Amino acid sequence: MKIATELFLIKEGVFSHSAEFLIVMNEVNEAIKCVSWNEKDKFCINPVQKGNGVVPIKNNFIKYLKDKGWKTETRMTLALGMNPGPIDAIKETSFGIFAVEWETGNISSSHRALNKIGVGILQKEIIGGLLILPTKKFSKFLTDRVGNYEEISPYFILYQSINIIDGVIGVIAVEYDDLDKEAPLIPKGKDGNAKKGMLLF
Amino acid sequence: MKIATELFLIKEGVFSHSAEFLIVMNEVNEAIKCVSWNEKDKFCINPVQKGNGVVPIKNNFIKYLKDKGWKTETRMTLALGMNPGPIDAIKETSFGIFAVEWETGNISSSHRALNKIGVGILQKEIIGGLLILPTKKFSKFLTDRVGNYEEISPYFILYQSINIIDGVIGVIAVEYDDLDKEAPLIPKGKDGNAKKGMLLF
DNA sequence: TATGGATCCATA
DNA sequence: TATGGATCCATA
Repeated sequence: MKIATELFLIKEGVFSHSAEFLIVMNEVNEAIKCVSWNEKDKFCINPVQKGNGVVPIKNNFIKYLKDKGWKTETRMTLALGMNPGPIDAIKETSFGIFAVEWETGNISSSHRALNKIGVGILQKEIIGGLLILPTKKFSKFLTDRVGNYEEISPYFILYQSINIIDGVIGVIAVEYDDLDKEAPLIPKGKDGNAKKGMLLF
Repeated sequence: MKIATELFLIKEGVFSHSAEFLIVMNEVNEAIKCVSWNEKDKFCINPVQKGNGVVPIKNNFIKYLKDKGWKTETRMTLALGMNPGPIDAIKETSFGIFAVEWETGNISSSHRALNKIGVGILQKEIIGGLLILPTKKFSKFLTDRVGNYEEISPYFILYQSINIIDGVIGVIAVEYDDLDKEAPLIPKGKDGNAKKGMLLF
């Protein structure tokens, strides 16, 4: 898979200028590159509107980071009063924990994911975090209403207005490498209103 | 329906000290009081876990505010790059527009609702906003995973950390007045429970 | 019980 | 096409 955009909403303090930060970003970049579908090293999607599910997409990404020593699916609490919830991948740096969320849920979940990273930094539970989500162009071929970069971007100003002097919040938009009408559709689960769709048969 | 908690995350500037602000809050309080189910002036819910739908709940609330001169379901843009989306109710004050969202969607939607109010104030599109949502105790009897006050509250610090010197962000937790095992379940979706039964075949 | 997610809906 | 839902799922 390829990276369409990479933007830092906040990039302040010693960690953001460290070699460790560069390594973190490099590992994330490589992990994204190895996300594939229907071909060995490329993500080729069948361009059916709302036709592809999202569950298996991030598998290779997670596996790559795990091999690099990241902890995956760790349950942690990023704010007082919050019960622990799973985070896709975290890396322990000497400046603190860095968290990465590959978001394939509803667009509103992307708001929660960014909020969580913001709160985690404010509370000093993490030193930074990244949200990875599809471009709008990519998301059109996925489950309806999954998060996409263009739709969340008008809210970036909110995070840029938070008083954080030591931390990193980044957003990465990812996209398929190629279209392929012969590629199998990514299977869908039966969550949410999926059953209603099944009524058509 | 009754108010369980009322909290202001931000309450700064001239509007927050004005008589108009008091009127706005008073109208919202009265509007909440007239939300009922199964009795004329009380909200009596059948205490079945995840048993009640949410769609009709806010009807009386919206109607009350409409009668008081508020505009309802107005589509507005609260940030650059955002397409207009409907807002439950807005009141035009001499300090700017005040927006109210009665949130009955997924908890992650509550994050978006607060984010939207925050961005709207930062961009000077509105002077303030309120998020109204059920207490956890109430939400247990509603559709699974609807927003609830307790679950969003750990994120409040995020909004309190934004640099806003003129604006209001408030959150109100609402709750049923009484339990009533004879009360009809609030229908889900358009066809209520009938559709759910049909799915079994 | 609690959290994060995945899926399709209603409507302008 | 775009936005804000409404609903049920998977798993610790």
